[in-house]
Amino acid sequence: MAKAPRRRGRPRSEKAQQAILDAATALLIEHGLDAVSMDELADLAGVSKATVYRWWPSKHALALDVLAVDWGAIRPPPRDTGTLRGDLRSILRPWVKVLPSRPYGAVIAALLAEAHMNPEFRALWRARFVDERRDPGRLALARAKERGEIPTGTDAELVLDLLYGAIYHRLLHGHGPMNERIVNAAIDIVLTGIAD
Amino acid sequence: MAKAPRRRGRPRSEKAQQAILDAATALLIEHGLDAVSMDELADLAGVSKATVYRWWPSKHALALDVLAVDWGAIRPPPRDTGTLRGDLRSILRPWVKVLPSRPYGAVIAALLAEAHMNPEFRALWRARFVDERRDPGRLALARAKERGEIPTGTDAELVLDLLYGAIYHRLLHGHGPMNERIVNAAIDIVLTGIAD
Amino acid sequence: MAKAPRRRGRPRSEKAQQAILDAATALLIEHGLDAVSMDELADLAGVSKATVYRWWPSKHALALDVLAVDWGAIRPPPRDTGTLRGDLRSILRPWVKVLPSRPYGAVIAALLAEAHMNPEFRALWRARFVDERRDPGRLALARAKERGEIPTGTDAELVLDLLYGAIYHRLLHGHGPMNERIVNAAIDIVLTGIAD
Amino acid sequence: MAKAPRRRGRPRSEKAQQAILDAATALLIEHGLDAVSMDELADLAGVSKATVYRWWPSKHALALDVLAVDWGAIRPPPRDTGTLRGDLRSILRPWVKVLPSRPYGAVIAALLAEAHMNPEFRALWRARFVDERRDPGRLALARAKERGEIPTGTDAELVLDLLYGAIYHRLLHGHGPMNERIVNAAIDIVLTGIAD
DNA sequence: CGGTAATCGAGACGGTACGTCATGTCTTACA
DNA sequence: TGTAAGACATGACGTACCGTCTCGATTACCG
Repeated sequence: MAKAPRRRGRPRSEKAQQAILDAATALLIEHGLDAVSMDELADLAGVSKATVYRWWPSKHALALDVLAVDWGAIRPPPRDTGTLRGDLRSILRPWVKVLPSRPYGAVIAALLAEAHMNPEFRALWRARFVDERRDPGRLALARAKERGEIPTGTDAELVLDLLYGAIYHRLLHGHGPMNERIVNAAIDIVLTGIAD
Repeated sequence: MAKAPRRRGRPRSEKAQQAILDAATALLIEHGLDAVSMDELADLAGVSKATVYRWWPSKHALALDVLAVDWGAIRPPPRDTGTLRGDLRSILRPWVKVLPSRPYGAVIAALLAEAHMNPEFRALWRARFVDERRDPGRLALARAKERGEIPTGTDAELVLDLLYGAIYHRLLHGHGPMNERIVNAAIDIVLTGIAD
Repeated sequence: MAKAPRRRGRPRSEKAQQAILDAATALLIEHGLDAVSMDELADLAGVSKATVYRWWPSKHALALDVLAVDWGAIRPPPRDTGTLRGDLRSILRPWVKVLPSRPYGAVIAALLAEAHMNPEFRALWRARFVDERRDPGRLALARAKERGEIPTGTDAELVLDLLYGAIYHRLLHGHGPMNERIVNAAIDIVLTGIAD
Repeated sequence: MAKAPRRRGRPRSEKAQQAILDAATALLIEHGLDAVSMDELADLAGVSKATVYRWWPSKHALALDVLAVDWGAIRPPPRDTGTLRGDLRSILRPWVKVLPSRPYGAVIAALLAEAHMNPEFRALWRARFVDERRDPGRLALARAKERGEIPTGTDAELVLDLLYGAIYHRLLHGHGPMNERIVNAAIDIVLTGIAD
């Protein structure tokens, strides 16, 4: 792999970047996106605001990184279990084990709002968050079709929306808990519903 | 019914209330919640900011009213069609006919974020928005159980989360369209999935 | 004495007027003009704001009345004592006995500021406050000229400005006390200064 | 003299400070203190309101600076002329030459009102305005006593109140003009009055 | 090993919205 | 008609945040 063509001048401080991410994570978890100011964040990170903005173009982009990093860390990468039911469980169960302990509902809602308003951020959001979560599901469904486990004509996107949508719905509206039992029941209903 | 005991003092201006709601509706549709300032809103309504704040404690509460009024207006109240499939269609199809033409995704996302941060607003949100939409679905499922159309043990809340969640998911993430065909397909999958 | 030609409708409440003046006096003494709001004042007087504005066109006009009434009450009307020194003392000494106990400096300063900005109020201020205080002094000086006590060419207005100005100066700037001894000394200096 | 130890961070913009003072001077002269809004002022100065409040705690403090700077600029510093009459003239005549052309009466009245209400501002006012003007007069009187020109027992403060008070009186109440002739006459009366 | 250049901290800056408050007017029901 | 109650338009207030900027100080490389 080619070495990065080392630019001149003082190199960026990896330590600063990490401090910013740590501070952002802590503050976002505790207060949510809107209640966190960039001044406060820079203070907590022991960093100047200019340094934050040198690395991230906006508060939203930073929050998205926090989300992606944190989520990425919790995910035991989905396995090919041989059955669609097993694959879906291996995808969804890690989420519901972690999500309740991290109040990211508020952050996700705020980023969704921003994605609706800001086309540039929307592209980032789709790529870094939506597709990142959806692709394993798409893969599992494709494999199931290949195996003849589900009809070839099944609308994979709809199946994902039913399952992911239910989880996001409870996460965002908070009207009920989300746990393994519920995830399993949801998977059962949907798989039964799409069987021949 | 007893006549309202007419309070003393100048009565509140219904015209002003309506002007505020109208202006808020127009601005929310056009710009989204965060991009609407209260000054701008009051200006457009031909009303003073103090008057807005006299009747709504915050921009969020006002937006919630806008949403409730607008959504309430579009709804041909769900009918008892005799079958669960018919009932669910009569509930969900009006939504998907109207939602795409009103970019409320951004507004709902912003209100969700606020509901996560602000306990008072959360209570309001649950009562005025979440339950208001869910209750017809709960009723339809209860009737279906009485008729023996679905097993008594069916988890009604989960069924609603699967259906509503799918719709909200597409509305909020915007990764795919939501239309009658999709709603019908979703209903079919879920009803098949919960049949004996 | 002819009875006032009783107008139709509910007669004005003299009690209300007095309550307003009393409340205004109390609040002005305690807080000064700018720190008193008309809502607060009406509340304390047990009166509606509309009633206040029916009798006084503005807060400043009301404050001017308070000042005039209060000042008028304290004044034993200046007597013709036979000498200019005696006349001036009988005019000025009542002021310095009462002024220190009533912190009207702030009120007078605020009204002066308003008089500078508002021509209508300026006329009121000149008539009700400035001339009301100056006229007795003018009279005393005119009598002294008639008696040959001071030269006919004496600039009476300047003499008054020296004496009144000194008192107002200490009242407004608060850099030193004002008492009978000082008033007497001031009168002595000025009378010596204008003697032949 | 030690070099100022250059603080870290972006240095304050002297240009902005000057623009604020210039704008404040212009607006105060044109409209008076109460009729000038901080928004308007910041706009005219081409500066944000936050910057104004960063350096001046209130509109009053800013107006005091304007007054001090403007007054300081007009003053040919009082000279030691050898006689008390000459000294007092050299102090007072510059004022009356400039004051009529600058409608600071309203501003001074407003600041007086504030000084009566606000202890912190009162201290500022005394130091920056009252004593600043009085000290040259005190000095002149002290010199005159040393020279034996006036009795040692003369109450210097009262003398200053008679002279300064007369000028402020006309400036504030506006019932008569103030010019060199009047100032000279006032000085003559008082000096005659305090002679042995 | 000294010059060059990008980064860092600190924090001031322009801009913009916030939610509150006070003034003086207006609109009702009641006296 | 006068009054209490209180809603109303207007407009300033002082605060907070965003994202940009300008400093001196720091830290690498490159010549």
